[in-house]
Amino acid sequence: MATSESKEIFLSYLKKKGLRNTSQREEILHTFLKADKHITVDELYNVLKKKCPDIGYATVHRNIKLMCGCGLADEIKIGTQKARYEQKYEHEHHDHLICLKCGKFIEVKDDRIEKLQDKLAEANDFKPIRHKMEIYGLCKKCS
Amino acid sequence: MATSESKEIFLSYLKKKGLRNTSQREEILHTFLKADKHITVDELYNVLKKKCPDIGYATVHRNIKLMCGCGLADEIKIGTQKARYEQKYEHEHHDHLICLKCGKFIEVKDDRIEKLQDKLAEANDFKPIRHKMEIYGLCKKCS
DNA sequence: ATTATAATTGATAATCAATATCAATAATAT
DNA sequence: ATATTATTGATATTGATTATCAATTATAAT
Ligand SMILES: [Mn+2]
Ligand SMILES: [Mn+2]
Ligand SMILES: [Zn+2]
Ligand SMILES: [Zn+2]
Repeated sequence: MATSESKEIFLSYLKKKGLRNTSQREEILHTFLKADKHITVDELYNVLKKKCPDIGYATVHRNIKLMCGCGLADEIKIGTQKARYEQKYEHEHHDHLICLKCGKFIEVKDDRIEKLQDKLAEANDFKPIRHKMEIYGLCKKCS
Repeated sequence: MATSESKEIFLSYLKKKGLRNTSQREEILHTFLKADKHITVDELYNVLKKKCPDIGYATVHRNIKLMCGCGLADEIKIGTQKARYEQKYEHEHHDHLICLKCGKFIEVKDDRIEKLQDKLAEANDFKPIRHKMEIYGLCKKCS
């Protein structure tokens, strides 16, 4: 975990965009980096509240989006559920197996699938930029 | 297109569930079956309005869900966009390439990918039920 | 150091799709 | 026919997300 590198990336992104650093931003990034994977804004907000009781919900929301903007975070939207966020920096691309019963996320990656996806796009004169692959079912404990 | 078979499936599903058939239900199903692919409730509602000016938005919404329930329709949710629905009966499973510029949906299927998905799940002691694979990028016209 | 500027914050309001509510209506069973 | 119960259509509510805005704070200019 390259916490300090992530912070550098964030700061240089702010500078590049003419944005300012604030104590809230530092706290949000710091807390996000050591939080659980696939966290919601709510959950992150509640953790942050302990250290920074005055922090606002909207501020957390705004800044997690900013972290997505600079490639440190990635948003995961499943149906109509609230968005979840995971670290992206130095975390290789992966897809998810999602348990329909307990909600568990299992991270997976299959290079053969990734390669076939590219071929599939190419065969349709389509230029792929990103993709989402989610397999829903039952995890070992739930089946 | 097996319109009459779809209607039979719908009617028997209603009966099985102790639900009643209505003129609205017949119209909604009929209109859905000949409508464009990947249609939203809004769009379907606006088409229906022409023939049935008194039909309610909630009724269309409720009944498209019912059609999903009996396997005639399938819901597609992309990010925060409003849900889209497509025919499922006698329409083989497929995935989508989605153009980020014009919104075009290209339907694709790769049996090798499907097989690898099953293996991926199995390797993780996961029992797959359904999956979603969407590749976002630029279609030929937009790139 | 003071002042001017412009971005940020936190509280709250607005948005918007989806869903719930409910009185009136329509379909089915008795 | 009458009773029963599901359905409809209008509208209200929900819930996540985004927008608004006055107060505050960070940065630049003086
Ligand atoms: Mn993940
Ligand atoms: Mn399709
Ligand atoms: Zn599970
Ligand atoms: Zn396009």
